[in-house]
Amino acid sequence: MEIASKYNPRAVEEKWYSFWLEKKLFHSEPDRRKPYTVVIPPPNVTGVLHMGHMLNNTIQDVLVRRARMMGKNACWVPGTDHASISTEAKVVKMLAERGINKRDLSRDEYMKYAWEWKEKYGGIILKQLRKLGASCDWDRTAFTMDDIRYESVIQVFVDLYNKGLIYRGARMVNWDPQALTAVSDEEVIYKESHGKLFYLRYFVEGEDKYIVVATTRPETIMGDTAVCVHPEDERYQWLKGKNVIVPGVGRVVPIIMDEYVDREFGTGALKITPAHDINDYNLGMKYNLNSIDIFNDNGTLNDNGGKYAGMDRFACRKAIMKDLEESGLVEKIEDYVNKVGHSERTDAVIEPKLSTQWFMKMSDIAKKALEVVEDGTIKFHPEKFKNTYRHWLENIKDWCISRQLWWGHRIPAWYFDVNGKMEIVVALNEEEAKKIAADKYGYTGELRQDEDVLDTWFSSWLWPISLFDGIRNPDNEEIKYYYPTDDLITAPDIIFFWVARMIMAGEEYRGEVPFKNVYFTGIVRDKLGRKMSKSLGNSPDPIELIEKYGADGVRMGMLLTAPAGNDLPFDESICEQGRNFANKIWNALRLVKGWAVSDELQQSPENEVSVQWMEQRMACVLEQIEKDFEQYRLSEALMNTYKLIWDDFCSWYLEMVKPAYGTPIDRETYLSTIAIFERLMCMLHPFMPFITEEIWHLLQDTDSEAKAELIAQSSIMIQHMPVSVFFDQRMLDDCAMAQDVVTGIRNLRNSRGLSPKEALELFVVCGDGKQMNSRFDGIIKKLANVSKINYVNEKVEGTISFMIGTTECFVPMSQNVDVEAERKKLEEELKYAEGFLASVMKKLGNEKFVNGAPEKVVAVERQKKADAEQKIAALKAQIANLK
RNA sequence: GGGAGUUUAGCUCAGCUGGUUCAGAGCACUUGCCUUACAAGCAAGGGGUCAUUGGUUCGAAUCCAAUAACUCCCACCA
Repeated sequence: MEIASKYNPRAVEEKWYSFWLEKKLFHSEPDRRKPYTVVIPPPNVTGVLHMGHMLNNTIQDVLVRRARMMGKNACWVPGTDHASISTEAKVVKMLAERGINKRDLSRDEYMKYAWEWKEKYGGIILKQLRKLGASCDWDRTAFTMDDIRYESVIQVFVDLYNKGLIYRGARMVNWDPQALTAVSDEEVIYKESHGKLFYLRYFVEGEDKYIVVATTRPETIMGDTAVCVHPEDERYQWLKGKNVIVPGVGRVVPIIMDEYVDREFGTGALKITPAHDINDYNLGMKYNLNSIDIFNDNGTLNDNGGKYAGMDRFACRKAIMKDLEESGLVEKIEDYVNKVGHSERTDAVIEPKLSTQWFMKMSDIAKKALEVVEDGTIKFHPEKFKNTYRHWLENIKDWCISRQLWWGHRIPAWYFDVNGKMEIVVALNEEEAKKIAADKYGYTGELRQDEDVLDTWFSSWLWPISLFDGIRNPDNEEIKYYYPTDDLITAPDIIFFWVARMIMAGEEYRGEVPFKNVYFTGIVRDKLGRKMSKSLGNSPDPIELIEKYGADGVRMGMLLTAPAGNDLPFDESICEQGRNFANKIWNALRLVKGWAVSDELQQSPENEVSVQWMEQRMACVLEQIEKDFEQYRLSEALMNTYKLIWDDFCSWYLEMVKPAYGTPIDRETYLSTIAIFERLMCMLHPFMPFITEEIWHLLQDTDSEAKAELIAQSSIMIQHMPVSVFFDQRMLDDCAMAQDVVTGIRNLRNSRGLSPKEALELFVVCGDGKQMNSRFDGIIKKLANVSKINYVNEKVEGTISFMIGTTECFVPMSQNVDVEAERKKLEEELKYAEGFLASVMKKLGNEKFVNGAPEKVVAVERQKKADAEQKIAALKAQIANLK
């Protein structure tokens, strides 16, 4: 069979992904095996794959594929999030393209369009994940607004309301004037912005004196209802009990005194606008001040804005300042840098706004959620995120869960008036609401359902439960089997939004944590360390990367640079390493498959020992890899696998057993090699699923048709992951010694320009009990092209030498030796050895060390001394010999 | 303002409870090779006062303190 010299990922990847799907190898049903469950962090239904997803899902796939091969019933559930605000934006855009204005639509009509959009464009990202090789159980694909999830959300809302954990109230909320909805505290991003600090004059009522107040938001003076100073501020004692006139507005407002004011800031006087600032709101409550709302929902001024009514808030700021300056009411204007809240979803400047919203009480539920992380029931990787988590939960505020949108789970609350008073009924549906209204209030008329929907996170916090229908049917077989899930892989920026709340929901609805481990990935940055973003254009298109380097190559590139919790500076060139590795493996296959196999040939002792060594080596590295996985050190695990395959298997093992050109290999060695290769592919499969599947198939013995058919129907995915076994460290050490000899000879050839084709003779001085294990002689001969190895007691004349530890090796040279260069080299080595000895002697000469240090450490030092002395003697002799 | 973290080779990072895994890995780099699996390769090699300064100790990359630089999170003084 002719195999191309370059690995071509594209065809291979398509072929195997459809094969896996066709064979339903990703599908999971409860059975007797132990489950291993992962739920995908549901990407926005509007989303397209970006590098963050690539990283996150690659990690999940590695863990899932490994668990599957370890004999667990692995179930990775995919799905998407309805993402209310961003979907709303997409739908509005689609409508605009068709010349439709959202405002002209009824809620039902709008929802029809929204679903249409979702069916047509939503979830592209899930298709893209297939290109990456994600082994999700697609039969379980869910959506946060599909029937099961929708009903679960409503049920939870009703339940929490009945438990008194959800309430409705007027609060200061973060208002997004672009999306026209409230957003939670967590959805506000504070960004540094360069603005101005305006110093305005507030004249005292009936006097010609004024007080200067500094503000960054002069447009809100329309809503001023007081000016506040510190009660102990000497400068303002004279103002006690007086009123001042709001500049430009003419309203008379009181001076109040409160310790809240920072005397150092600005002039130490603060204007109070209770409707538009959270702190002012609190002061307003305390001093019973009027609250004048001057803004419309979209951020323009309302009728309270007087002549500025209808103007946008930022235009208004300019206009007011112009007017005030003309009236001589401006003291000065300074440049000022402060942090301004922006909406995470729309980037609009957030407006604090008083409005009636639904909230969820957090304090009790937060305590439980903190406990399970503190006591290690849930482990965070890396652990440092425990701190962040703790801090948030200890300072948690109630969660604003209502959003003024249509796309989402509509709040199941109905309103009606009884005797002129508005009553609220919360129920699973309108029918039940009517029943309650009738039973409880004797009301039988029409009900009005709340117009708002729930925060998107109010559905995703149930995800690990609702995916298995554990809210509606808490005792069903699936939830009992798959819950709690095992590992959650997510980015640290949603630790509050999502991770913390899922833990709360788990406690509340299952009395059990939703997952055992949380692996926080880093943030993918560009090589300059900047966050990847559309506006910078510094984010590579993952699909293009896959086409260029193969999915396996990209996966490897991502993983190599991604220790848990560290940001990864992503550079496309790292994918090259992955691609090159795939090619390397491919060529190893070409070599092995190119061998003629002989049944007559007996296995040589060299081949026998090579096979033994490789097996020991694998066992040793496997142990390391298992540790890496236990600690979620995936990049280490991959690196160890990489080195095992490239260095140990390709560079050493294959060279050891490779038959001379044109000659066959004995069957025993061949079969062992295939078996080793196969196991290596199993070890690598979680990282590079496609090429390993391809090679696994090509490696199989398919001499009979029946067997070939069997193999064709099978997959590496369902093979057993090799596990570590006891290994012989002595053998590994012995071989390492032989490898050092080979390297020594190669080095010698290299530095003296000797052709590798010219065979050399090797003398090894043994004695003093130190021996080289001659089991590896054959290998040395083969790999270093040595014709004969002589074990001698004496130094050999007319040779050049090198040392492996304390063992001296000599190679006779047919050509003239550059004595001067040789001497220089040896003398340098001698100098180093003497320096080394001196430092050891110093230690040993220190009585405190000899008495204080553990015996073992002192013994080691003594050994060092003996070795160094031996080496120095040998070097001196060699120098003397050079004449 | 509060908190957390980072600083080790040109780059990205390992380095656990102080001592032969102590100065490591991969990539990059240098030199020589188109050697019949692979130039997306082979062989060999050169790179580091472990951020700085003190302290503890027989002994510090490792423990402690201070300093500096960077990163992130939280709070949001108008």
